[in-house]
Amino acid sequence: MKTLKIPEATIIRLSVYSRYLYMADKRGIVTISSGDIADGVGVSPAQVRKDLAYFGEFGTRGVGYNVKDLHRHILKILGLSSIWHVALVGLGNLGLALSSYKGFRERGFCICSIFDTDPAKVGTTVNEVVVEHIDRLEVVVNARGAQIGIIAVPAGFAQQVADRLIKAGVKAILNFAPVVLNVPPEIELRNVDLAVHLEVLTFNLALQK
Amino acid sequence: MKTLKIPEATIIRLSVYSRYLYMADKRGIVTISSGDIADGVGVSPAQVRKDLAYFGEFGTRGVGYNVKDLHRHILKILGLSSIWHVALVGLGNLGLALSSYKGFRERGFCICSIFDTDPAKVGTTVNEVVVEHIDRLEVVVNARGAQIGIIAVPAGFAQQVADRLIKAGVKAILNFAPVVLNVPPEIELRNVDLAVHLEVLTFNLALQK
DNA sequence: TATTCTTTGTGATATAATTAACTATGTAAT
DNA sequence: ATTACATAGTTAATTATATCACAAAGAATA
Repeated sequence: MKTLKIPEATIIRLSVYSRYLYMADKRGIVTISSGDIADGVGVSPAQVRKDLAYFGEFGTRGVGYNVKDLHRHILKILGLSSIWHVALVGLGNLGLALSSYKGFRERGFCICSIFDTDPAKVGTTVNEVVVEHIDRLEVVVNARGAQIGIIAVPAGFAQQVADRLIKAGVKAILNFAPVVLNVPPEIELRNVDLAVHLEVLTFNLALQK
Repeated sequence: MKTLKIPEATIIRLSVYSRYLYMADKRGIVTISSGDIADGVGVSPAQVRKDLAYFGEFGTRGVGYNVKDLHRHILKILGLSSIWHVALVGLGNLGLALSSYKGFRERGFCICSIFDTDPAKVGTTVNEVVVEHIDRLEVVVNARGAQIGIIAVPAGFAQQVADRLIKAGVKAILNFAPVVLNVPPEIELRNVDLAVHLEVLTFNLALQK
């Protein structure tokens, strides 16, 4: 696969395109143009073509793209042609929401390990997954070969959870705790800070006044 | 306030800086340099200074920034010097998680209206807020003057909820449904797609192989 | 007071990303 | 066959963003 630097914005858009293609396919659409996709997801047609051009030629000039084909290609690009095992740490309200989020399963993510410290939660079953005590994190994650960890614990515990996930062999972390984590460069890390999103909105609202 | 185009990345970073400053303040730190902030949040010192330069001069050369001062200034910039009223639509697992998310309250966001269609939920109290039926959305949102709406309903209902929120006078929307919403240009819209974040991770993991 | 040190603020530069324009290639109609 | 048309792929131009390097300004010291 080509490895010249791909903008992250491109990856995010590919993910959006793929969802749009999935819907188009379900509606029975066979062929689609860059303009159709662009309209559907709110970007320019040139942007769609440019994004795809990083990875190859998937269309036919004068015609467009085959929906199923392109969809399959994008899933492949995004690394979604196989199932990813995800370990979720922290079963608070957010953890619970994430564990039952259908969007993950639909896209090939299996949250197959869940950890918490609360004795009332450990041993219970959430979406067919038995909640483990966090003490067993290394053992379980390692044994199951989870590649991705989701951190949904309070900010104060996030770093130590990250350390333990990495020790257990996780290669990527999605962090929901509002704190900057320190991880080795080879570990993929993304932070989702829900308050930040609201603050971008309020900044723009404040500007308008 | 200056209105020359501010990069969104700058706003996001300001939000992160502000949290770091808040912590620094709590630890009793009085003065802080751009380098300190940079180390703390993982960007370059020049970036920190450039971000701040969009909005004025907040530091003292040779010294640094007063933590409390800078923090206050950033909150002001982000529009966080007053409380924002937020209406949450959809009380599934995600909605429930959002409604009880402490990070929002800490930053001055008050989720003071919650809507759902489920009769079992309507009338119950969640974090001291009585859940209303979605039929009353326009009336309640309008009466309470909520400025921000959070959409946490299934993708298929997101557009109609957005339309109704806008009709009720909401000026900004945070959308968690994995779908592209159509809103007038004057409405601020941000989409949070949880699966997209995981897919950026898997893309990078897939590259490494 | 002069000197040195530190760190901000900023103009210049470099890099990255997006948009626009163009070319190549296929389809369909005459 | 030829022509007109549509649309992908690509190169060039533009715009946006980040980095660098240094002058300006204050603090500390001699």
